[in-house]
Amino acid sequence: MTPAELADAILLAVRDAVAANELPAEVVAAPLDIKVERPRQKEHGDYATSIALVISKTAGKPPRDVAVALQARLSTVAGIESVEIAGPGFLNIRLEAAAQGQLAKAIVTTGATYGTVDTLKGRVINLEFISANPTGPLHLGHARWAAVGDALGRVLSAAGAEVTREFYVNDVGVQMDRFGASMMAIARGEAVPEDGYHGAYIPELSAQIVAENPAIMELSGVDQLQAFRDAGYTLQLKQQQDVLSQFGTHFDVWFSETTLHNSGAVDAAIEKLREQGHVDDKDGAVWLRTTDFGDDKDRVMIKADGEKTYFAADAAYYLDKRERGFQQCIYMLGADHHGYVQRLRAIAACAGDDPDQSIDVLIGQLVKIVEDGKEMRLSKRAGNIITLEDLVEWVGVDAARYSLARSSADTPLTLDTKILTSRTTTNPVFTVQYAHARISSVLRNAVELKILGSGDIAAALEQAGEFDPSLLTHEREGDLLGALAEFPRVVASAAELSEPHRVARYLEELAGTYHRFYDACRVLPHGDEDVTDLVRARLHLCAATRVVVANGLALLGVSAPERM
RNA sequence: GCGCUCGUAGCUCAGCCGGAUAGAGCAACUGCCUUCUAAGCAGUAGGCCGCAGGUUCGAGUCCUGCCGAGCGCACCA
Repeated sequence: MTPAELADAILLAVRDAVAANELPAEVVAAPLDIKVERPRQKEHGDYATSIALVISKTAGKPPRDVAVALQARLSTVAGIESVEIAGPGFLNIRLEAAAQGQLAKAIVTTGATYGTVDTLKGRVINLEFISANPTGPLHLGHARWAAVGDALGRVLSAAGAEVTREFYVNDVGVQMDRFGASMMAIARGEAVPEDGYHGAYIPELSAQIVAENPAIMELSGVDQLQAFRDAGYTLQLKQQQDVLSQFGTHFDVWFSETTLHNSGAVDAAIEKLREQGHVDDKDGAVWLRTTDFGDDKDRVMIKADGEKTYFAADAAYYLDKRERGFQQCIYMLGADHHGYVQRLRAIAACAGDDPDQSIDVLIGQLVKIVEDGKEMRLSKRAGNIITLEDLVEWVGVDAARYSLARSSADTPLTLDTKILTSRTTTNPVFTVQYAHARISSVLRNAVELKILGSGDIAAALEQAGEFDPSLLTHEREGDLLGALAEFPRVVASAAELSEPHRVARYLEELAGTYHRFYDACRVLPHGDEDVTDLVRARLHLCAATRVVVANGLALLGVSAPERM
């Protein structure tokens, strides 16, 4: 019996009590959200619900009276061993071992799709993240989004959503010109302009451009600048794509801002918004009246000099996403861009959408990196940035992705290079991966002992003999089964709240629960002992745990090693 | 000055959109390897959940104010 099934049973009990006039009809007038929790305290049972407390007001009865009515009905449900009333009116529920143990086999059979849910089924989502300027390497802040955004994409998909991952390439504007001018200056042996880019990658790009196209030095003035800018853009974008690919972060769409301008989409967007009645002409400029929708000032779309602003492109970009059929647009922005939130919402509102439905902005707080107690600031224009590549080089893809994705994006995160470079137990990813490797080892040994056949684990277990779920009665086995049952709920809440770090935290807990089980419950027979039903039951439990650990790590884009 | 985000163990962070005695990892200390991976397990210690009010059966969680940290407040990109 899973938590979801238990919640259904509780709902039935409530309805039944209403039908028997023990509770008033108002209780079920509105849809009831039955919360089933796993209590911290063992004495509080396998599961607990506070439903009696929640509905006592509408029921017009003290919580404990409500609880009594539900207790009597739940006690008779198949698979439920006991129901106790505790405290102010909690219902503490204990399941029969077999009802819980059955899950082990179900998970093994389900395999890679265990943990997928349909809570977001049919929702069409655009997930935009990183969206860096193609004027330099990706830095630590981008790395956070690469890890978190990619994990979120996987989690949303697992929840049934139709997700398009998108990278908005900011390839318009003076930053691009400064980028080009910087490379050009190097090539000509001149000093890089004050407002240019001073990173070590600039001379490298410059040299590569000249090597591939020596004729570029024959150009002059604006032509040369444009040639450097365009060539550098191509190389740098490619570099970002390669790095992200190596990082395991995949994008469905690389959307160039330039295309918005060239296709006339920006002009069309301004006209469209004008039709909606939110555009003003003032002081020779064209404004979007975002203050109609909570922004603190109106925003310029076309400057008095005729130039279109970045904001105008943003508006066009949103309208483009909308036309492509996305119901929800998720933006992941750095903390230094949080001022955009109201603006983005105002664009949606001006276009006639409900921002609460169509816009979801996630703010990523700063990633700091500490080295010898000294904080290193990240600045894109300064030369001493820490890049995504640096991070990967130090700790590897798995540790980098995991340590960035295991924390909520909206809390500032400090990574310690000492810890990250030590490659020891201090990194939680090892605990989780170790659990996977450990289980794999047990299953390998089972194959060697001829308890299991080689090949597909589900088939091997099937052939090994009967599975008796009622044998998994040890406290640690119950803990493990309970943890395994949580996985779909974790995925659902991670997707709903756009918080993939929940998956990581869950995995750490699951790994700990497995290690405790492993310590207390010997799986394989010693020496020439018989292969008992208990051995088979525990092998199911091990295999099920491995499935969940592997599925969870996959959601984070982290590998699940068979050996460590 | 206005706004956004954040303040939880020595450190890094969780806390399941109001539930029971606030958790994990690391660091410290004590035990456990002739048996499935000791990258593990068991235990000890560590807390005014920034401060003060409010809302209610019940607050780390919601509201208000204050303090502190970070970041924003362009006809920049």
